[in-house]
Amino acid sequence: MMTVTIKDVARAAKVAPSTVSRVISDSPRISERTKEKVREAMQELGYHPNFNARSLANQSTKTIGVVMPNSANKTFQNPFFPEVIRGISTKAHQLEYGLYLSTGQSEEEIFEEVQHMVQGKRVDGIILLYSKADDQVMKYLHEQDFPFTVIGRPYDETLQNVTYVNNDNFKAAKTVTEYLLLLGHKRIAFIGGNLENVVTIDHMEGYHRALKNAGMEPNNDFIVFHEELQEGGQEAVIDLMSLNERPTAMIVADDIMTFGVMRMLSEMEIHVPDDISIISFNNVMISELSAPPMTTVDINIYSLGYEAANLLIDKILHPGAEAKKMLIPHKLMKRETCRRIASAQRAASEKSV
Amino acid sequence: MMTVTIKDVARAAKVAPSTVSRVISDSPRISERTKEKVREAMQELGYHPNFNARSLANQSTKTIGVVMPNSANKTFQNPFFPEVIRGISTKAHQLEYGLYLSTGQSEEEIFEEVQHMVQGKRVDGIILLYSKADDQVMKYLHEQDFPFTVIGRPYDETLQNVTYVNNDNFKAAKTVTEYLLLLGHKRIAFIGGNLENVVTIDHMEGYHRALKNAGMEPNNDFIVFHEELQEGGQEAVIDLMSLNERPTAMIVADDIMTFGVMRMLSEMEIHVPDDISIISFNNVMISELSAPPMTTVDINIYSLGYEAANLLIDKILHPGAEAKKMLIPHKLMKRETCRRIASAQRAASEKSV
DNA sequence: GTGAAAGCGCTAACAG
DNA sequence: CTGTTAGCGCTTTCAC
Repeated sequence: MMTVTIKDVARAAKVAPSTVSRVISDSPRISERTKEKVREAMQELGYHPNFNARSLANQSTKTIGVVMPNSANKTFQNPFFPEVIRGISTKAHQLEYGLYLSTGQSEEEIFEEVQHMVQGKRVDGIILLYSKADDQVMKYLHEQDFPFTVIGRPYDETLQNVTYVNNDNFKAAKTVTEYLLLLGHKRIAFIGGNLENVVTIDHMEGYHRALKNAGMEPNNDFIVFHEELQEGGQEAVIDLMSLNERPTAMIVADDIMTFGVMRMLSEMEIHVPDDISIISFNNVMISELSAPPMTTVDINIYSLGYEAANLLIDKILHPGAEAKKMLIPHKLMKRETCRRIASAQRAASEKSV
Repeated sequence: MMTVTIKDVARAAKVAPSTVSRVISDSPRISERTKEKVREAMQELGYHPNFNARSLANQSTKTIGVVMPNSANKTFQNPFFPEVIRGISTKAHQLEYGLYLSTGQSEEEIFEEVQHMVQGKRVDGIILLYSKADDQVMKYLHEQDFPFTVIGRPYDETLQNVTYVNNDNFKAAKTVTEYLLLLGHKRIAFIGGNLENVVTIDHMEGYHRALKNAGMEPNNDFIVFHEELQEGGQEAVIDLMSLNERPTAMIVADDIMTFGVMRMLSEMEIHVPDDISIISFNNVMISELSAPPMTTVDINIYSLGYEAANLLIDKILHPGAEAKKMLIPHKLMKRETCRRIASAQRAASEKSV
């Protein structure tokens, strides 16, 4: 398979290489006649532009780097990621960008990969699929003034001019807490993800705010954080159900974690929603398949990815432009894990005080 | 951020560019002294090799293309994929390869992307994350004699010399069927995935074989295929449970589908495993979180990815070598969705004959 | 409208 | 051991 270059096409079409190049980029300064001629030659010889040569001459790779979180963590297997990637990839494909995927088993590995991507000019821009406090990757990208967008939001206040796509996680958590309060729940537990993640912080603040607005003091016993998705959910339930006064409702950071929570609850023969209400976040594909199907907040994962790609490419094309911040709307998906607190249940939980 | 090139380094270290190049590749023909000198200069100037220039000069990109299945399909969100990718990425990282991710919303788009990857010399080799009958992508790669490996196996007999990593899906399905037979089940349904997928075919044949070995004729009413994961599982249950003689056990192609199956069963108040036994394939992360936790076949997804990358890179490095075929061992994970058929259950199902 | 030539940043053959 | 030189395949001034 001798590779056919622009020169071969030029020779076949009896024009100069530069002309062929112009035809490829569909320059208006070339006559229709020669365009035809050249295109025919390309067809016949089976010509395809060499990407690396192009990137080198152009100083542009037409590919965007996608940085996943630490793959050692089980979070990595969250169906959240295929879905964001689907969103990213749709937009990228429309604008003819490719995807370079970066994963790493540790913070250090991820950081190294990112450095290689930017220093080696492997990508034109980067999307961070996670956002956590004090992230050296984000800091680095920012210092280098390299185009990037983050899904979530920067935590550090000094990173003002960072483009990001996020949900209003504060509001979502607040609403969800209010919803449980309206259903008569007073003992509402909060099971958060890793406290380093900005989303966890935002969730917690929304939860706090709702309680305070209702004139209640957050009870620290009811607030637990867990890094690991399934195990975390299960451990959280053990802790919470060992309390003298058990919660009658729980807010869980992630649908997958909710599976763990429900699994443990069913082992303890605590029934959802009769004995306890649960409300979760994300609405990944399988979340409607829990037994019973979980009530959760749809955060529109696909759009997060799609818009992140959109904003990134915009930024690549207009390096001067100001940072954009975008909020994707969320939506409460009422299913079957929440119900008005029963008087018996209230009595039971109060008895144990 | 003026980009610093090999020439700058050469000037600073007072050597020729080629010497710098040799230092980068740690050539043994360079004295330790000049290596030191050059490395210092690189450090000071903050030099990082330009990837595209390297690829162009080298005719090698050090990146491998990963082709996902059709993203329009919900299968795309199966946690299977993050997990294979984790395997691939681990090996790739060890050997300093990068990952270029290709997704497409249709067969056509995928095919186009693959063509771009190979013709544009964007990657050194490709891993196909799916395997189906009459796949034009596989055919193309084979014709082009481009290095690739597939996860699963080629269906077409003419594609003899294709390197792949697979499970013994025939055997796994056979074993699983035998297991159910030993538990006393006679009416064993089979819920397969898309019949185009080679894995589905292999599963079905294993199932057939086990039944035949036991002197039983497969009943076509008990065999259904569904493309979509969750909906598929649910529809399959409806079909199966509408039969005059209901199955007492089901073999389900994929854990996610099993979630759909169990969800529908619970809606119908059919209890697992008391009323019906279920056994599934894959053992993705969340599969232990179903209620009750599902019995499934662990296919070692991570290893599939890891070995696929391994074999691919081997193939890239030794283009002449023969195709390798590798089987990853599987393992039955007994959990709580299978039980010996109860006499009452047998009576009930026989009554309905 | 089209061609000639220089150059993107790196590697590799050939000298010495 | 190290330098010189000629590309890798494409783009892009600058001429004409």
